[in-house]
Amino acid sequence: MPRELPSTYPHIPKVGPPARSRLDALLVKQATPLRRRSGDVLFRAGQVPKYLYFLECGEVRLQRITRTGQEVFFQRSAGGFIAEASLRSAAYHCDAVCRAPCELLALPCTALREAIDTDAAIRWSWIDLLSAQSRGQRLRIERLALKTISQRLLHLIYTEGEHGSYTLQGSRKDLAADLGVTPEALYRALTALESAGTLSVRGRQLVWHA
Amino acid sequence: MPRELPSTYPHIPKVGPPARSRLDALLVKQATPLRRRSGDVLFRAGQVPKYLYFLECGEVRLQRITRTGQEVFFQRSAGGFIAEASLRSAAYHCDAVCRAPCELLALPCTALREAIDTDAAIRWSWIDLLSAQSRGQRLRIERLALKTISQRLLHLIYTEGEHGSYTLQGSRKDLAADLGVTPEALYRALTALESAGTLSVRGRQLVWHA
DNA sequence: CGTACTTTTGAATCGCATCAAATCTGGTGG
DNA sequence: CCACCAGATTTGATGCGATTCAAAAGTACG
Repeated sequence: MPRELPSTYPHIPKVGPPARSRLDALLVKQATPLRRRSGDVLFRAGQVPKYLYFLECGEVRLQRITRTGQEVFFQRSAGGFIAEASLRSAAYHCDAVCRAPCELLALPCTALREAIDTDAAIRWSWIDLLSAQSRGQRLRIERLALKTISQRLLHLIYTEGEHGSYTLQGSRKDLAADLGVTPEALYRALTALESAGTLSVRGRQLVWHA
Repeated sequence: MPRELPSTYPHIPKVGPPARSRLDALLVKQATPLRRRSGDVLFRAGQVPKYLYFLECGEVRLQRITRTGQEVFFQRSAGGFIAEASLRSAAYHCDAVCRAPCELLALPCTALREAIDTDAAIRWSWIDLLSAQSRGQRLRIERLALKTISQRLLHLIYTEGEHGSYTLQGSRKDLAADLGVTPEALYRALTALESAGTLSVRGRQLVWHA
């Protein structure tokens, strides 16, 4: 049982995804639709970014290869822009691989760069997007710094869930990778929390009994 | 001993801090210099951001308070902008506390917002800044997902260091918090790596013998 | 109806947290 | 200059939680 509950600021409103109507319009006008199968590679580390990808449905994983050749899970995307930080980079910093059949939009980097310079709404959409991503990453860092799986789980439900309820996006194995633990440990932590009455698992819903 | 060395992409050039000459000029013109003593609070979570702070020297910590009232280390800044992601937020998401005598510049959010709309160079400086921060946070996430302290240390040296050599910014206790481990465990890992010949510690330099 | 993958459980082991105490360090005031 | 203090560093002992390896049971999908 965690002795220290996840950190929280109840008085801070949750930040939703930034409005992006103009950005959406740009996507419709300038981007080309793509379909990719599971296993296809969107881009590899080291390549020069030519397109920004927007994931409409499916799943894409950002990953890197360790020195010993092992794939290391990096981040999972189930929708939205991928590798936003690469708009002006000289090279991608990770591989992007589809893990499910995907529908994507490929927007030329040049198109977005121009739009950012000429369209104030798109400009601020982009800045808000980057800011939101940064805040999300910070929460993830905070979560990974917690010592026990239980703490990380409750932190996840509290920061990413709605009304104390978090809906799993992928498999539990994926969740384990997200939390930086092994699947076995996660399963055990879930049953332990459930039998302690702290949590209940209903299909893909994790509900926290505060 | 770590069996799996930190992930690396030798062919990807390291990304330096973005050029920000116009942004610097804006700071000089529109920002007011501040001095703060150790322990002073720059802002608290929940407050509406009015100023962006640029840390010239000293040390500022971003932290949150857990439910049980404990302070939890969040991020440490030894220079540069603080809470970049709050430019258009409705509220700060953490506290900022000085941990050393600080010299800062306070730039009104409105000034930067206007500059981003009218000055293309500043606009792109800001986007590059956010992107660089996002990349840095991603590396930190990758690091915290490693299982052992040794792996995290070598990952740190590899990704943040120069030529296999990393210079400590603060105390080792701070480094331990950065790596998400206890100081005791870090000390032991350092001596273990050193006696194994993997690492050598010279003052505030950590040198990795590959 | 396989086949591949996820989920689940078990047992052994390892690494880190924890608590405690001693030593070292830089900076302070006498 | 020295005594002193707060904080950082270091070492020790113990226990817990997660990893690891193994294997069985469940599940989705062609």
